[in-house]
Amino acid sequence: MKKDTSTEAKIKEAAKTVFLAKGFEGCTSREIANAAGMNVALVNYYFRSKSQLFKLVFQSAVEDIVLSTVHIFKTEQTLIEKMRYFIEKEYEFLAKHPEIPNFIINEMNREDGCFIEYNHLFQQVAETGIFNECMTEQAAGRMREISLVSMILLIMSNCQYPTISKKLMQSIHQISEDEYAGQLISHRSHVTEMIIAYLFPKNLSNT
Amino acid sequence: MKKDTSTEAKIKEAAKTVFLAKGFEGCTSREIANAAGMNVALVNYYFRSKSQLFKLVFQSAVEDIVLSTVHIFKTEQTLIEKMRYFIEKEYEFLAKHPEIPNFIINEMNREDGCFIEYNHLFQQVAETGIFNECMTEQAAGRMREISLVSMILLIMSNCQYPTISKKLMQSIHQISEDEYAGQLISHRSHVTEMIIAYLFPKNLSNT
DNA sequence: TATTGTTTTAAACGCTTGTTTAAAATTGTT
DNA sequence: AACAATTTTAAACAAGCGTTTAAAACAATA
Repeated sequence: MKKDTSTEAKIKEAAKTVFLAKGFEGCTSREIANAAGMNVALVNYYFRSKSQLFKLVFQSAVEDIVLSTVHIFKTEQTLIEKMRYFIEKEYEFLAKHPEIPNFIINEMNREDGCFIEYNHLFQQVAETGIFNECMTEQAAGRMREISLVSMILLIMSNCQYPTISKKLMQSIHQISEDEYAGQLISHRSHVTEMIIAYLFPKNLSNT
Repeated sequence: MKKDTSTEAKIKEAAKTVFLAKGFEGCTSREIANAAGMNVALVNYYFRSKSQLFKLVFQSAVEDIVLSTVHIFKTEQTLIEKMRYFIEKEYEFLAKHPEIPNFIINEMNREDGCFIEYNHLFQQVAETGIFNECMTEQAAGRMREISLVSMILLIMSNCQYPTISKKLMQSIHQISEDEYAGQLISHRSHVTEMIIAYLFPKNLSNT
């Protein structure tokens, strides 16, 4: 696995950094070129336009966060173990890439925003059988009756919102970045136990 | 209560609509002026600059959402009832003003973003005694031991994220705006029961 | 009505934006 | 070494940005 140091790759990498940090409207082509140490014209030489480059970055950001979850659900574990593991890994992922959720949500809300094809990505998650497994457990009375939308919302809300609202929370509680990171560690346990306890009410093995 | 139809008020109102929908960087002074049916120059005539006008709008958006919660906590109810009531009212508020949370979070994350004074607002919430009440209940063993940060995060995550991620969720699940609104209704019950059950584990009166 | 002060307008300001151009530099090939 | 193709550059383009200006329209007062 050699690192691609070509001009094209450098620009794309710089674009990812800048777009994730500032959004499509929040940055300029020249800013991206500078971040890559390149001339402005090269951005369009390799990617035709700012929008074109953005689409590539957006798509790969979505894939990053979706595909990071796929292999988790493929493990041989009980459903509860998978859920615990997923939340843990999601928090780890978001610690490394905190800008991604906000970035995706923002650009989707934008007028003329980025509407890409999610079907195949969502399909890949579905193909792990995680959703079917939930249906089975629900039918067997071992899991609470809940829609797929609600279940996904419960998990994503409690994983992503704490990262998305970092600046706001720091401001409200007057705490530093490190202090908030510390809070997130204990918050993760609360989230995990709360969700597991709610989704599997009769299960007694909750720690 | 007479409605202010002055030019100044019209511009401010239009600015609120446009800023909330598109953000500071996502719109232009001319766009705001047009939305108000006014000349561009009037924006700066009354508000000195686009940034100045934005600060007013941002401040009032924050106040809208914070102050909408204050009176809820002033009611004479048990802590659990207050929490249920708060979540209910928060969902109602967000149904009316779905852009506000995303708007605030976004602008706070922006470079040179809007850093306003939250102390007095957070203070107003604190003065309802809700936080002290939680401390008391925790000390008495009637409520789970949890930090203030985590408690607020739990509630805000589960109230705000479903609204913030509307477009994303619609895209993932391929559902219409109305269908998603319907999902939110049942989701609110899940959220309420889950949070109450988690925060007050020994309480038996959960429906 | 004449003279204020205020409000609104069209036009322009300098600057930055995304994008294009045409020449220069570099690389690859024979 | 000579030519061709590719890559990079500096400069320019028109369009749009926030903001300012100076004159016009309006309102109020005397």
